Parts: sequence; structure tokens; C-alpha cells
Amino acid sequence: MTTYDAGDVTLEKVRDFVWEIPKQGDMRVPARVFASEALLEEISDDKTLEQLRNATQLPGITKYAICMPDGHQGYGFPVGGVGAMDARNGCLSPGAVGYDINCGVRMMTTSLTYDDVRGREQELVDALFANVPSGLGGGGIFEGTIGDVEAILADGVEWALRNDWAVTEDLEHCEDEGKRPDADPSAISQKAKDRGKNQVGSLGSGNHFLEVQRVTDIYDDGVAAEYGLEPDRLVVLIHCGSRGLGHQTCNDYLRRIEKTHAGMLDRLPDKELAAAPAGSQLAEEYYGAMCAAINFAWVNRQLIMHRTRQVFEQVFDRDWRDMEMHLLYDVAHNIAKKEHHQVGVDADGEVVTDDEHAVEYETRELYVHRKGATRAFPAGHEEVPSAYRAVGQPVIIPGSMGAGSYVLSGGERSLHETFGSTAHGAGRLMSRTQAKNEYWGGDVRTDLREQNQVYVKAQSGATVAEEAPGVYKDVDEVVRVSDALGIGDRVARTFPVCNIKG
DNA sequence: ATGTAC
Repeated sequence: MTTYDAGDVTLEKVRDFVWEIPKQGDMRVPARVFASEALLEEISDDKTLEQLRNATQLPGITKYAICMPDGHQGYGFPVGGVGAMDARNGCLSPGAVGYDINCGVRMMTTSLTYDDVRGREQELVDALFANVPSGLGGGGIFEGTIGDVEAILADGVEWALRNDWAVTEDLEHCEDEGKRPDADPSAISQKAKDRGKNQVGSLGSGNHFLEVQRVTDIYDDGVAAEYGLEPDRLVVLIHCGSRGLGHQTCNDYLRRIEKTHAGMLDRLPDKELAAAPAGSQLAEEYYGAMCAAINFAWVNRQLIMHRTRQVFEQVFDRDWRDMEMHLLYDVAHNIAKKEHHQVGVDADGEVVTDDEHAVEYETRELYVHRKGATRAFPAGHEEVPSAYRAVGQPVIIPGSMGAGSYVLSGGERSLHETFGSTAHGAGRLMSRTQAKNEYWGGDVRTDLREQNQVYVKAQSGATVAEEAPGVYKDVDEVVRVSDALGIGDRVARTFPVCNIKG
């Protein structure tokens, strides 16, 4: 058997791109890493694998704990981690959702081509920067009352539709039509609502951005046509989350769960994995609060997208409908969701890790935690919007300002291997602090401009340094693994034209 | 990620 020795943790090779930490000691299930050896190398000397192994001790975790090819260490649970916990006797863990609840990306297609913008990149990036708020702290496209925030939390993109920040087709091209019905605004603290009320329609900082891109490569003509992607077309990629409101909500519930469920926490190997037992009052409250923060993030991305339509109208002096500025899809990167999945079981009724060993299948209701992972449901799945049901849901994977990004489609194997999930990005290679020692923002900006014709405008040079192309893993390799595994299939590739960020 | 720390 081939093994991979990563210090404290030894992995066994199951097959190409599939590695397992076998169940041992206090682990409830095995752990699996979906990666090439080159990507494994990147996580062999940090806490990623230890965190993944710890996650297997969470109550009700089903089949195995999963690390995606772009995985890296996070708060308690790896970024790039997927954990499916039984909804009857399992748990919900805020650390396995992430601080930035419903951090995610959406892509808007257009009928414009690269030629339409060449020579006018600076004008476009300036107009976007002036009209889309970014950076730390307050200032949003919409600033309202606590009552407005509560309506946003309850209704998601429906609120945006009511207030002329959306059209009906936007809802049809978003997971859950942009509204989690289980949202409970009363489960969000006053403090979180206060932080959110002047941040509706704002990018934030860190790795969040708005980028105009051009389609450079098509790998699947049929699916690309269904998605409205053609070579040379301009698209817009928006990456942001739930800002201070989601962060505050995660923090509020971590503290409450640590106190209320201290007994469960004592039996876990890391305090950062704090979890509320399924069915408990606090699990219900957290789920309601998380769903509300998810709605907030969807509205955030919706307002930024709609404002982008208005900016394009100014710059190109055409109606946005005439420029065919349609939402392709919005994907969540940090969420938990109650989903039904088929799991293979053996003759004793125990869940098997490889479906070929199953004697039958059972349907389980699971809280699927995806933290830095994308839902990737395949063709035919009833939760894929009807526009994409024949080809699978779009999966959008941002790379870096120097490497570009990918559009994939949900793969046929995803439900068997990863509870219908794939990677969410390139994954960081180095910390933000390390990045600022390695790079100078001004130089990164100049290099991108001169070598790649990419126009970057940011509130802070430090942010550009932190997001230099060199701080990211090879997104090509991440996508190659996803495609080879059949969990998310390559459809198209894009390259940046201009980028605004915090 | 984040009014970049309780």
C-alpha cells in the first residue's frame, strides 16, 4: 500500500487523488483528503491534517471527514473541509461553517467582448471603485434601519426584488432562489444587526473583490453554451460575504455554545470545534441565525451586482439588458445545510466509505457543513435550478489575479465522494503576515498592469500584497484534481481585466 | 474573514 507521511499524520492512498487517514483512537470515522501529491505537500507541515482528524470526533459525523484539494488550516476545522453530521443525533458546529457565513462568489455574464473594454480599463476600474464600497468598516450601497436589516435577514434576495435591486431571473439563478426559508432574524443579536445595517452592498477586505474578466478557454462547448459563456466575452466575478454581521453571529454562537455545551466540548480535541447537539435549543437558534446571515450575504452580493450593471450603463452608455448582463450563478462557500443524501451501508447497517462495498443504500438527513467548499450537484439533481438541471450546477472557482479563475459544472461522482461538493478556490500558500513580508502592494500592482494588462485598484496597498498571485496555490492543479475525480468538471477559464478590492 | 484583541 502506498502511504504518505506528513509528520504526525500518515495517509493511505485509496486510489489516484484519494487519501485516507484510517479510523483509529477516538476517531468516529476515517478522514479523506482529495488531492494530488503536489497539493498534499502544501498541507503536510501545518495544522490542516490534524484539524481534519480532529473533525472526525464531532458527534454524528457520517462516512468520513473531507478535505478538498485547496484545503488549508482554519479556525478549528480546515478551510476546504466538508463534514456531514446526522441531523437527528449529530451536531452543528459554527467553526465548521466559518466566521464569514455565506462568503461566496457569483458570476455575471455579458455580451461584451474584450475589445469593447480595451483602452478603457482604467475608466472602468475607476468607475467601479467609486461606486462599489470596499474596505474595512462601514459604508454600503444601501444603509437602512434595523427594521430593514431584519427584512433582509428574513427574505434575502426577495427583499432586493421588492426594492428594485434585482429582477426575477436573478432569483432563479441563485441557490435556494436567494432565500433560506429557515432564517430566524430574532436569533441574530442586536450587535450583529448594528454592524450590518450600514454594510449592505459592500465588498469588505481581505480576499474579497470585484473583478471584470474575459473568457479565455472553453473546455466543454455544450455546457459553456448552457451557461452563456463564449471565448472573449466579458464576465464579472464578485467575491464577498456577510461582513461584520456574519462575523459577529459566528462569534456570538461560539461563545454561547462553549458555555451551554461545555460537556460536549470537553470530549472534543479542540475548543475551536465547539458544537451544539442536533435538536438542542441552541442548535435550532444557530441554524436560524446562520440561515439569516446567509440571506444577508446573498443580498450583499446582489446589490453589488446590480450596482455593477448601473456602472456598466454609465461607462458603455447602453442599457444593461442590452449588454445581456445576466447572473450565471451564485455559490456559497461557507454554509451548513440540511440535505438528504444516500449513504451506502454494509450488512450490519454501518455506513461504508466506498460505495462499492455497500449492500444497500439508506437516505440520511444531514447537516452538510461546507467551509471553503462549493456545492457541486450533478445533472438531474432536483435542487439544481431548472436552467442548469440538464448539465449540472455551475461551480465558480476564483484563482488569483495572476492565474485567473474557472467555471466548472457539478460532477457525476460528487454525491458519492463528497456529499455533492468540490473545491472553492486556489487556497492560500502563506499567511497574510508572511505575504506582506514577501511583497509590496505597489510593485504587485505595477507587475500585473505591465505584464498581464490587469488593472487593480484597492483601498490599501497591504491588501494587494496579501493577495499577490504568489500567495496562492496552483489553481490549475486544484481544478485538475476536481475534474479527474469527477466531482466538478472543467467548463471554462477566465482571466482578469480589472479588479477592485479592499 | 473581522470596527485585524477580552
